[in-house]
Amino acid sequence: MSTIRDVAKLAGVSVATISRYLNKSGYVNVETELKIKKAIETLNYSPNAVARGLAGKKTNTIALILPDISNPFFPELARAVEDVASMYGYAVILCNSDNQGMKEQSYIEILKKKHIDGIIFASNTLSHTEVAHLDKNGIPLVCLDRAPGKQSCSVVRSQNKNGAKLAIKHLLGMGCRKIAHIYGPHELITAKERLIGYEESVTGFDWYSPTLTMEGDFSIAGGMHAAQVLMDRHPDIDAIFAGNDLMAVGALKALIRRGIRVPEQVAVCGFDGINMTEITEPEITTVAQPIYEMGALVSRILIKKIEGIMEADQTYELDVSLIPRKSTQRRES
Amino acid sequence: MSTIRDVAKLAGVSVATISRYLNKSGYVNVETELKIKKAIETLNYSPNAVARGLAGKKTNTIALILPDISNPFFPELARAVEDVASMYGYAVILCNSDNQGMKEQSYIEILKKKHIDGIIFASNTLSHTEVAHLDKNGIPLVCLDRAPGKQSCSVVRSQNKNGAKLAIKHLLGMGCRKIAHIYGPHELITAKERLIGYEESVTGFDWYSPTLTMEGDFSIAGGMHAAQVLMDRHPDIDAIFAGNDLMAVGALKALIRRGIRVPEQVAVCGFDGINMTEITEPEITTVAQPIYEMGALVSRILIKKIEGIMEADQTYELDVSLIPRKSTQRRES
DNA sequence: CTGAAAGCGCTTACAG
DNA sequence: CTGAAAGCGCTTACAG
Repeated sequence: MSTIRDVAKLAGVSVATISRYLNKSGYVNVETELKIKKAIETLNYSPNAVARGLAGKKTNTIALILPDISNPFFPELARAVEDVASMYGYAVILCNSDNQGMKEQSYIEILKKKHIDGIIFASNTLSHTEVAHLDKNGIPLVCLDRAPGKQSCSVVRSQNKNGAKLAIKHLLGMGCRKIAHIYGPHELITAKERLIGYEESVTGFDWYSPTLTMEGDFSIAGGMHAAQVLMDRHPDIDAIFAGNDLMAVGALKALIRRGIRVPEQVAVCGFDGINMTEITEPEITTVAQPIYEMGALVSRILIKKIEGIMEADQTYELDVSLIPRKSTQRRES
Repeated sequence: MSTIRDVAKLAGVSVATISRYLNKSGYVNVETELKIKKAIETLNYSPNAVARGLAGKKTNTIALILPDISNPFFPELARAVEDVASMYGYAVILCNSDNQGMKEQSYIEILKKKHIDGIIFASNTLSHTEVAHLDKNGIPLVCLDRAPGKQSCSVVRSQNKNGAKLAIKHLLGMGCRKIAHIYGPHELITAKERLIGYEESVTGFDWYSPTLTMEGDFSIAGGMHAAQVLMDRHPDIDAIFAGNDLMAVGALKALIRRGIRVPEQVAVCGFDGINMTEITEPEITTVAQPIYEMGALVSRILIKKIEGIMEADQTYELDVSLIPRKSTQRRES
């Protein structure tokens, strides 16, 4: 492996000039440039990014901390993050936190040692002290789905409450008159907002009762169980709005197993827009978040922040959209 | 941020001693050790991994190059890779190649510059010249699903041919008497091996005809289309063995849409063991590869290679196992 | 058991 | 437009 020194020698200039040429910082004479180019080529020189990182305090690496890449919501997000990162010349380190504070802490420690340029945080348990800590260390941070709070970091999220309202409106439009809701864990702000959207849409109807809601844990099994309980409780439910797609899949499964026809007897609607909703039969209507766009945006924001092209921290709330599919299609309309 | 120099000063020893203490290389007096510990604590010192990387030629970072993290096969694999990597103190950089040679090349160039310690390659188009190139550069490499060839790298794969035979045996056991096969792209060795396993199992039966096979492209849409063609061609098919789970899902979808009952009229069996096979209704029988184990193993092998605890390169062929589910359950048995 | 010194391969003021 | 030199924060022989 040749070094910048070798190139300098061969080209007959100083290493400083090579460095300037490489980084396009400062002027380089056209002729020298040619000599440098040739030298680089003949030596097959490629700059050492580690040395560069040490000297220049920039590693061109960012980290993506998420709960679990196996959760179907995250692969698409990760893909988007990596796509734009790589477009801008950044590598991305993947970290699975399992939403455990300990793991997050430990990743953050390691990432700090590695002097990565920034962090994208899609986990749920980032504490304010951690944010402050990163901030103190000058590590740019962008969060996904965090409360807007007054944390010193930009946040990308989507319209959870409105999304839930969209879902209910759609179900009502399909003729549903007793709509249950399976909500996610209370710790998750997204789950809570969706629940609120549901409640605000349905209180007022005489059929509404709080017993039409039931907690799931954002998993398929949780959705199945909740659907069973709900159907036992209110056999005349004609729609289930699940707080995320995994639970919607679970609910659908539970209904089919009971021999309940979807959507004729009970309509099912999810939230998130993961691909899984297209593989069931019937396919599941869902309130889709623009997952890829969210990942691309968060990545872009982080890089801007890193490169200092950043305005103040901001919260970006993206639109969601209802994707009508078979699982709620009860009339021609 | 304090440096090793600060620690040395405060502890009243040389930086070399601090370094020895940090790396547990060479002896350090117990009393000095105590002083060092205290100094580190009061300064809240944390070694700079970049400097360490430059001086020590080890970055404690590996890369995982795969086609697309959005493909449901890979998240679980990536999770496993990251789990064991982090257990051993390595960070993992995620790279999506889309199976494009260009992208792979470009990732490899970047990774070389970054002086990562090793690469896990789960993409399909790694050329021999590339392998040789990495080898020349002394970058350890472990591959997934590559032909055993005489490449200078270890390979982790699973029993594709036998897996296919398992599937056919299972279907025959379930009373199926006209089993079709949807195979994956010919470039993929895994797809070819599964096809061969099918062919070896069925030639000999009087019902067999080459027209019972059809290409899909390892996607859901490919599976749907192939299933439609096959059913048109041979309306009396009573089982479809798909070369991967995505195509099995597609086949199931196509059958359900035609009003064909699964498994009563046509049984469906997939290959891979991705979670998706459990979310359909009926759930899909599949020949499961031990995906998590494969990821964990490949990661462990790479790390051993990096740390020089490695025997010669080797090919590890893992067992697959048939997971019988509703989609093939045609008799009590 | 410990220290002085060179070196890893770059970048970045500072002069010129 | 270019070079000499210091510095980034470590590790690693080499002496002692």
